[in-house]
Amino acid sequence: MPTPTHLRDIADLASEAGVSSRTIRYYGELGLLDIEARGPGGRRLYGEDALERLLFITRLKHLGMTLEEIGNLNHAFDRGQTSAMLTHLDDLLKTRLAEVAERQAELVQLDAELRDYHERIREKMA
Amino acid sequence: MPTPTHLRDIADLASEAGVSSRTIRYYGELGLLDIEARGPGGRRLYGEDALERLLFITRLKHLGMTLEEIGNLNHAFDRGQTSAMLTHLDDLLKTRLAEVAERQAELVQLDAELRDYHERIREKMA
DNA sequence: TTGCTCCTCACGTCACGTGAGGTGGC
DNA sequence: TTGCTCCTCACGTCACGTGAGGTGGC
Repeated sequence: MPTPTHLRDIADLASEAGVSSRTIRYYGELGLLDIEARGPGGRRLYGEDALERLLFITRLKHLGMTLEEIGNLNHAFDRGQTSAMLTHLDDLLKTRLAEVAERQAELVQLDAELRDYHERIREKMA
Repeated sequence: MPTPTHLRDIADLASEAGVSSRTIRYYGELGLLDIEARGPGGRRLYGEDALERLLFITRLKHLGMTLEEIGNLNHAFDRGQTSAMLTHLDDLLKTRLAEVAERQAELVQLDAELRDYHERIREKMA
């Protein structure tokens, strides 16, 4: 007998992933996130793995990838080219790690500058 | 006598700030960056402080501010509300510092996960 | 004259946001 | 019947990118 897979609707998925339902539909349009079935009234129903997929997408977006690049990565994965995909991801990750470190250094410096301004202005006001 | 201010054209400004000339024109449209004068053929000429202004804008953008917010900040500054402006900026900075720290932690973890995947796959391949 | 750089429209792009008008189950 | 949530167009938005066609100085 067919397993009664737990299907969730778009609102559940959206709130669990922290994105809007519009975003989920958009990812569907781009072929990044497939539905399991349609419910009454044509409602989208998503399977168990949809949440994981969606979180993976948002994570990669966070890393600065475009949705097109994410689509390519998914295709590579689906075609079993996991090694190439992982190498690509790892490269990306190294670049971004360096960027984030640099960004943080900039922020720390800007923060120091601002505190300096603050103090100078407070002195003038006193 | 009027000081012969050093005027630079849009290309100079763009390359020094690391943005496109289109971006500079766009900031002009939004009232974020004013020109000193127009040269022959209607060419934009920028004053000494334009570069500093532009770098300030890109910095705030880097911090996640929209161009509209940056415009508001500039208005507050021009109206002499430096204290309110600095407070606002300082708040923003604290938020962003926390975000960047969190982001970096995520990246470090994702990096570890990926290295793990890599190793597991290499084992299967061997 | 030929390049080159600038100019002004003005449409394109990316990742959605946001109504407009309609359907289906409590 | 009234809300509520979903649906499909389809236009709007933000921060520019990118031609299209024209001007001005070496």
